Amino acid sequence: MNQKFRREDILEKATELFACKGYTALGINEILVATGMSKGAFYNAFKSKEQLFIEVLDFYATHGLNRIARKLKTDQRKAIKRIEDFYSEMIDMQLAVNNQGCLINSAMAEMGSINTSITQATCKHYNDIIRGLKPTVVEAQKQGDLNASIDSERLAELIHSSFYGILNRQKGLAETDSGKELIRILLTSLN
Amino acid sequence: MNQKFRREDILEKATELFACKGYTALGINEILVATGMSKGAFYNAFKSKEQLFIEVLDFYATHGLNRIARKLKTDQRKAIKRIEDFYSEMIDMQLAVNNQGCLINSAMAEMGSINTSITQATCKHYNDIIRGLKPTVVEAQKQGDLNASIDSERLAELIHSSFYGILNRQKGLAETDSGKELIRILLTSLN
DNA sequence: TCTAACAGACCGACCAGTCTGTTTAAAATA
DNA sequence: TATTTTAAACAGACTGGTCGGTCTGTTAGA
Repeated sequence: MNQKFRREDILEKATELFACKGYTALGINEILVATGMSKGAFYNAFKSKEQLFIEVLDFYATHGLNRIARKLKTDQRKAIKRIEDFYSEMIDMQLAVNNQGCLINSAMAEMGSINTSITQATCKHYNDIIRGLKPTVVEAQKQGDLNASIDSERLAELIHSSFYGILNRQKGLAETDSGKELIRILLTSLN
Repeated sequence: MNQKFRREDILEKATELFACKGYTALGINEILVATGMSKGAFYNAFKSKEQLFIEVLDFYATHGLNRIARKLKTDQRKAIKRIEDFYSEMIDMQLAVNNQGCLINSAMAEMGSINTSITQATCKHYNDIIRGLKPTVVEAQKQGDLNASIDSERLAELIHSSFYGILNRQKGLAETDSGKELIRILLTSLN
């Protein structure tokens, strides 16, 4: 029988919904309505809600990593400027729709002390993102714009987790400028 | 009729449970079992789950602010050292029980795009905490250990939201040392 | 003919919240 | 002071709805 639903489409819709409502608060039914699937179709394609979420995390992180690679790739701007622009854009993007924030950060916050499989998956993606960031951090260190005496990976970890903290803080505010300024202060201080 | 349950005790238990499981995943029933209350007693004391949670946030933030005042109050240590020690202790404390993390951060992450009343309450407490931090930041600026050219409140905001980000990151890890190191790097860079 | 893709009725468990009582201490009344 | 009234504090059965997941089919392509 021909497939009526593309897995990618389902994952995309589910990603949106999970990012907006979180894991627990989002019901399977809502996904079914949003995608037009039936229960039968859904559970034929996915083992469980948990397995879907883990796949969603993977989908989300893969796209995020692609975005990082694209936005941070070498061009005429200095490395530090590319990093700053990247995070500035991210703040706008992530809060644009419903103050959602980043799924990786939300998943860790919500599931970190409940579900070990989800926590492990989230952590793996977190590490991948940090590693994705690292080359540009190294470049900025070489250019003298980030402190070269700090281990590059630690620095990338610090920058990215601080960004998540700042992003989450912004959810309660109506604007995004203060978050961007905090990022700017952070990056200029880290030299 | 005499009260059988003290409101403070209920709030304390509920705080623990919410911190561990989050808002959505924690059922009223679990609170009833943990406290020994009946449904009748609970709904006589609290209007709803939402109202309880808002009260729990208040309870949690009040205790947190007291802790900040206590731990950061002037002593023989320099201000920057008090700040560092404070966050170092916080990382141990918050992750000691079940990798819970901080309720303010978790509440913002989980509810930030779902429930406006909860988001508003959380945001208010977030601001209070930043203001609680500010005097010590000012002191550290005067002592030349934090960059005096940055607005004190912004600096406090940056430090604290970065801390939340780092704390959340730690949930996926088995140890707490790397988090403490990130805090140390952050604080020494911010001079 | 076989089986993956689908449809949707159905399941028990649980959810937040209500409702009907009962207990009991304090306020009102005699 | 003795008695009655009132209402807050409680107990727990109950409600309607939702949850994740299963089951029994049907359809259609290999």
